[in-house]
Amino acid sequence: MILSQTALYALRATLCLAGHDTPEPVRVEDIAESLDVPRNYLSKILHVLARSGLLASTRGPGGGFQLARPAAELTLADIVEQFDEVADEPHCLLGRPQCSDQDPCAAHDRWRSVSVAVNQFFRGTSVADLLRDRPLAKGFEVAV
Amino acid sequence: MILSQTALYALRATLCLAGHDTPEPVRVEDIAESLDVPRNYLSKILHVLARSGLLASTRGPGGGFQLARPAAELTLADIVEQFDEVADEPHCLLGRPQCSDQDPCAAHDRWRSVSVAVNQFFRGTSVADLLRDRPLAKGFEVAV
DNA sequence: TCCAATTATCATGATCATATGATGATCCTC
DNA sequence: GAGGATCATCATATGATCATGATAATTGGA
Repeated sequence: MILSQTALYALRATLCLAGHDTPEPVRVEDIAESLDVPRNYLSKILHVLARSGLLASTRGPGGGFQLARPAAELTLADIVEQFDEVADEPHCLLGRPQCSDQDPCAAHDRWRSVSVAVNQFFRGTSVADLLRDRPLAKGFEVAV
Repeated sequence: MILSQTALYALRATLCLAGHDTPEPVRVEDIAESLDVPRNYLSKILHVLARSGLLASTRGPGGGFQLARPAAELTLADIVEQFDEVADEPHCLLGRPQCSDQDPCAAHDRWRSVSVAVNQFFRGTSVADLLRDRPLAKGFEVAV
């Protein structure tokens, strides 16, 4: 519910990168091991994030992945959006395409506030916000 | 996001049944046409709901599906739960199995309130609540 | 009793999410 | 410029979800 496995991996990996304070890139291998996520699968996920400019990748010895911008300017939505949909307008719970405030479905008002809360969480929370709350939660250390 | 196609069909069909005020059963055929949902697929979905006692089914001429109890005693969670997970305890956004208030992950506090809101929506909203808000929203009439 | 209506169930297929393993491309160091 | 390290990409596999079509089982009514 809420997030796909893939988006979850992306989020955890990004958080892992952000929590890694040294300026060098981190290898896929290390992140994968640290998060217990399939290595090649993670590689593809990180590649997507790099291609859209959220991460920077470097090849060759000493290479790996880094944040491409400060963690404070990276929202959870930025990450998740690459894999799952983070709707701007709440989607109709009942799937009515024409659903709107003017032409609402049975669930409209009640669902709207919930939906907005979810949206605001992803759009309004930055990676830095999470790190600030709890710098390095157990289970997210990078193996060095 | 949020609901699977199957759970959505189930919810819409149930709402459709609840909005149908005559006491006779409604045929799968009619619901399927009314909601524009594959007929045999819907049949299987309704069968699941009937098997778990949420709907009543009758075979043969004049048969079809009905609510098995008053719409006020049927929550959205009752329906959705048959197909998707409606977690009682908010799941850790980052997938940490040991996540708890005592041993929280980086996203814990922020995610918790969002997660609880979603949960309360499904558990706290009955089919009757939706009908009361807006008796028969366009697009959910049963074709008679 | 037989027929038609209707749900129940089975066999199968399409598509997508989630992986796995192998190979290619690039880059640093020597 | 050679070799190894590392990301990039491709081919393939697996299971779940979503769906279709055919057939069986049940039931009410002529």
